[in-house]
Amino acid sequence: MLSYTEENYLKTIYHLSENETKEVSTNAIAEAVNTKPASVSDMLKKLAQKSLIDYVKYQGLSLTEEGRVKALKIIRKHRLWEVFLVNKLNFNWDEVHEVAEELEHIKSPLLIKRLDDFLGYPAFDPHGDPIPSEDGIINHKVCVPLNTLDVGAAGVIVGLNETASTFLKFLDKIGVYIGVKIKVLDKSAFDHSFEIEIDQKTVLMISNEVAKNLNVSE
Amino acid sequence: MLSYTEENYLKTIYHLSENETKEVSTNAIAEAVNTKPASVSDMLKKLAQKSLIDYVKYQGLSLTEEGRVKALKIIRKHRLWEVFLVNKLNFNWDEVHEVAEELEHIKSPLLIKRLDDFLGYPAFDPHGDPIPSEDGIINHKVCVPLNTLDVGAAGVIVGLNETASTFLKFLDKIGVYIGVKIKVLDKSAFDHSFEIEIDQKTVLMISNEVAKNLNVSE
DNA sequence: ATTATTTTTTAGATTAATCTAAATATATTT
DNA sequence: AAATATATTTAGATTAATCTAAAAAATAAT
Repeated sequence: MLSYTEENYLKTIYHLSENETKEVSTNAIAEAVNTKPASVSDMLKKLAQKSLIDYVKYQGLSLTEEGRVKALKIIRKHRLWEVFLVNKLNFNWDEVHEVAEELEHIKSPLLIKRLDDFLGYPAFDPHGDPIPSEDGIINHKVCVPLNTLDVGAAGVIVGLNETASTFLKFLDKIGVYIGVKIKVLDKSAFDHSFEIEIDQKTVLMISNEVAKNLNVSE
Repeated sequence: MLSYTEENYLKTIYHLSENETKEVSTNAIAEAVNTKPASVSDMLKKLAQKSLIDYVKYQGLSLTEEGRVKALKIIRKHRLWEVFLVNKLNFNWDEVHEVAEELEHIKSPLLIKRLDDFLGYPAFDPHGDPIPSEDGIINHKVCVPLNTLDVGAAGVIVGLNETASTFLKFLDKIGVYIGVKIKVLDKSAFDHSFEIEIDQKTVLMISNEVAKNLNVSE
């Protein structure tokens, strides 16, 4: 049985090893769980002792298979709750994260089973992130960041590399959502911004920073 | 902001002052929150200091208005979640308590507002207990324990004085649920057991112990 | 009204998670 | 390769919630 805190560390380590190309560092974990590196060192010892991570001090760490499965169970819960909040309780996609951070720690396998049934076995959360299966299988969508597309290329927005509330609200404003069709009309050589067409209607400019955070498929 | 533990103490104190006629005792709280009296003494000091209870050592305690409102907010959340679990996720009424004990601590007013909307503003939980309003108003149903009825009296089951899983499963088995019509056909002078008619169909015997735990209205 | 019993509280430890400050490794410069 | 900078870990405290054992107060019994 894992504590609330241990669960948060595991989840964080999973996300850091997913997203970053570099090693998972003590400092990065500290920043992510909003604590000090010294506290992280202590926790790493504990997680290693519970064989949830492989850890040699000063040499970095990685999740064991057991740790990975535990992490994915938490992420599964988090994402299922996000779907519930958006699809059933009419939350906006920028309002769900903090609440799901709490709900993900509720310890009832039956609850999650029933919630999954109730939601109709969703494969993706409201931000387009894949929902791991009960036994820890996760299907990453094949996609590329919008800023790697050439002029003339078209596709569908399938995911985001950033879920800050400000970013999500901005996307609401410009009419970008998961599943919308987009097409690259032009690229500026000056600031690398993009002119895109959204939903076969709107045409507008987005910065490279925005383009980088939109994942496109097809 | 209250801790998980403080919330549990408050809720427990509320329930003990509701149900019991006697004063709320340190020992009773200890038993209910599954800890030792020494720990309760410590916590009482803390709650008093936060002006959630009135407390004079060795002389007993009671909730302040602020404490009562806080307690009722937790109970509101608990009962709304129970309705959700039974009405939406198909839990049986004997399966919801433990999960709701965790869910009641999720700290999001928006979540509870939306959940309440989604459930259609229920007034009672699956066991017939009233759901306090947002501002801490609670409507106790006027009702009497079945064992106080006379032969020939009839009514509707509106609540329970016991929610142990074994009791709830027993009620399932004999076809008793909240809202069912019952009528007292006979009382045994020997063991004070009751012969009752359920739902204008079934006739069966129930012990006084069972009768005592069924609340009837009308 | 004393004595005995029960209840409640204090004193002093313990555990999980955290912190600051200091020490130790590792990585980067020059 | 030595010097500097950065990252990580240890040492020693702190806080919330708990515990056991002992002390104090209240209640019950003789």
